[in-house]
Amino acid sequence: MTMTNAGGRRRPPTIHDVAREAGVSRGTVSRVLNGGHYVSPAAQEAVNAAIRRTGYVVNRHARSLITGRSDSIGFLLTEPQERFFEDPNFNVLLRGCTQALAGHDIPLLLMLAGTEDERRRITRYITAGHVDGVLLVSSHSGDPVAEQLREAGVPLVACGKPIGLGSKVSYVAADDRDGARDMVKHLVSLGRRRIGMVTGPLDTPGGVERLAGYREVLAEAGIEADDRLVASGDYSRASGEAGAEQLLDRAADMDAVFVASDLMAQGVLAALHKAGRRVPEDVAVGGFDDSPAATAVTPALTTIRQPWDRISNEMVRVLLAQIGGDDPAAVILPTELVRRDST
Amino acid sequence: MTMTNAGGRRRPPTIHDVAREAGVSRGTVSRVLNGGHYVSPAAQEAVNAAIRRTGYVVNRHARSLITGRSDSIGFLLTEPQERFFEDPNFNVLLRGCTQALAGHDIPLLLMLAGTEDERRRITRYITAGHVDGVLLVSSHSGDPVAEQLREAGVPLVACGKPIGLGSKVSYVAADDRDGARDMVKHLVSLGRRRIGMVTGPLDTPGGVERLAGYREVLAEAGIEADDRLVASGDYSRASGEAGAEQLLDRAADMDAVFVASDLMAQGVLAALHKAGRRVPEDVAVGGFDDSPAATAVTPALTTIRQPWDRISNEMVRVLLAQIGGDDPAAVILPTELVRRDST
DNA sequence: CTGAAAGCGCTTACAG
DNA sequence: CTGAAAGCGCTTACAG
Repeated sequence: MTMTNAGGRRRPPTIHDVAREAGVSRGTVSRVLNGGHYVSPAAQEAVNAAIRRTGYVVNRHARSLITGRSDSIGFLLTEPQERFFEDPNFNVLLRGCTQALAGHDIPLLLMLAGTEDERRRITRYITAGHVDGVLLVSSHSGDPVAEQLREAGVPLVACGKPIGLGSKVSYVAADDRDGARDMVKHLVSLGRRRIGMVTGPLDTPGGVERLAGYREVLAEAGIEADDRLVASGDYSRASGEAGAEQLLDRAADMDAVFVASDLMAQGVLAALHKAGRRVPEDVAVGGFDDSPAATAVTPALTTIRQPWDRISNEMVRVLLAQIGGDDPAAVILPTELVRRDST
Repeated sequence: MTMTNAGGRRRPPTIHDVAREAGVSRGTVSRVLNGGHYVSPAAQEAVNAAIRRTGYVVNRHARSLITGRSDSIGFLLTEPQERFFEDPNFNVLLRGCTQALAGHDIPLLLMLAGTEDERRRITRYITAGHVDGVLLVSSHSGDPVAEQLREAGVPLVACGKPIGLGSKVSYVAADDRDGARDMVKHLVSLGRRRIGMVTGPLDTPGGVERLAGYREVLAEAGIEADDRLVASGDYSRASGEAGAEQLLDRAADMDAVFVASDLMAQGVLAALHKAGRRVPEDVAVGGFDDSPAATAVTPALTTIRQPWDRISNEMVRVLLAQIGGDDPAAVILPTELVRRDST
């Protein structure tokens, strides 16, 4: 029963139409819509039937205007976007969050804030209440946006621990150090002793923790640390390639390398190939993420699986809880070694 | 001058606060907000100053409630999502659209509708007016969603020509046939004669047109058609690998292969490598897209560049025009051959 | 050019 | 359990 006005354009049915159709007041319809408390079964049923007949869908703008909630969530990506978009992990995360939210019938707004200007604009938009909460993905975790949003009282959960904000901001992260430990232990168990590493950016917890895990295991195995075996990257493929070239140059006898992301590992493989090194015979290569990139290369990458599905689900769960009034919380998820052909 | 109520929570300033601060009526503030027509320069200035002082940001819910517009756009992805998320092209498109829209200060809602159920739910949501228009990305272009949205009068622009809807639905697409022609001509010019092809899905215009271009050029070059040299894929990496294995099996003398997407070409390269064929010495490989996948492999892929930045910009432009009342329009953009190491 | 007023579609105390 | 009424923050004819 879609309404049609003079112009021929459809006018969607309102709560008023439903009330008339059901023979009750608009208040009663609204009560049914909002959980059915204090409504008689008879009224309940009449309203539901009327909703079905009219094809009524709530007008969220009207609802939001009065409740002060927007019933939508922002997915905010700050800093270098190219890097994230290049990274298959990003996709998995974005998809996971969208789906988890769809389960609650909550639309997700995608927000990109690559420049200072955009960041200002979007922070304003968010603090004006246009979303109820924010899922934050940012590379440099010293990011001021997190702090600004927190100050403004916007519910927020970050992917990965935001540096400097302690536990004031919720976050969900994989156990980076433990994952790194597993990989390096695996490399050691293969008999490798000259194990290099290409790290992630060292101003991020992921970068720092994975390096720490690497160092710990070497020390435990009684293998002497050698700084020439450590190069630092920024998670991009190109930086992986550059890092491997550096390592090869400084330590030609390297027999294994732990790379802090699968994407960088792609670059490492390319560099190794150019240098005529066989993988895994001459150099074993271990990645991190278990992203689609891991199986897109030859040989397929042994790697540390980050539980992205769980990460996105937990991010959504924690955010919704916080919107509901809970205090911030941190969630650390375990990783898993996935053995393939590169080790 | 953010308001604070008894509870200590911030109450954002409203148009009322701005009016009081500027010493004008709320109507005048609204007029300034909406283009400044019929407002004296003095009032204009007073209002702008008041907005600055109060940090006022319009409440979009209130505005949408009365205008009937949502001032937001949906980016709708139907059908197999994994495929899109796996495909780097998707990223470029999504990012391009988000940015083009941000330029107009219009938020983008990401909508995934992989199942029949979700499609129903989202169609409802959209037709209820929660977005002003839809950017549609769908693989099987016989997709009923496009037809449903069109019938409901929702402004819509598809990425790629939707089959069966003629020019009733706006779309933006690269010139698939011409791009394919350029690649095959290139292969022929290299002296290759046993040129295979791995096609895209043949129920999509891209799949059909690229195959048509391939056949045309072979005919023009006087090379006899050989069905054993054609395998069909679905744009996924895996289908590229399977396709190449098939071709190798049926036509061992194949000396070149045109692959309808870079991602499938990754698979082709892997299959060729396994079979011990050198690229490009034994088999030249040409891709399509010029996605990040093209340079992520060794050897780097010769390919046909799809102008994704322009495609996303045009999609947004056409959609906004249509929301403004324009009729649907189709935009076809030229492609370009990018020569790298695989040919 | 400007103000006063109506109204967009909802939710939520407030009485009953 | 239910209806009548107020009000969320804005825009837009309508008079002036």
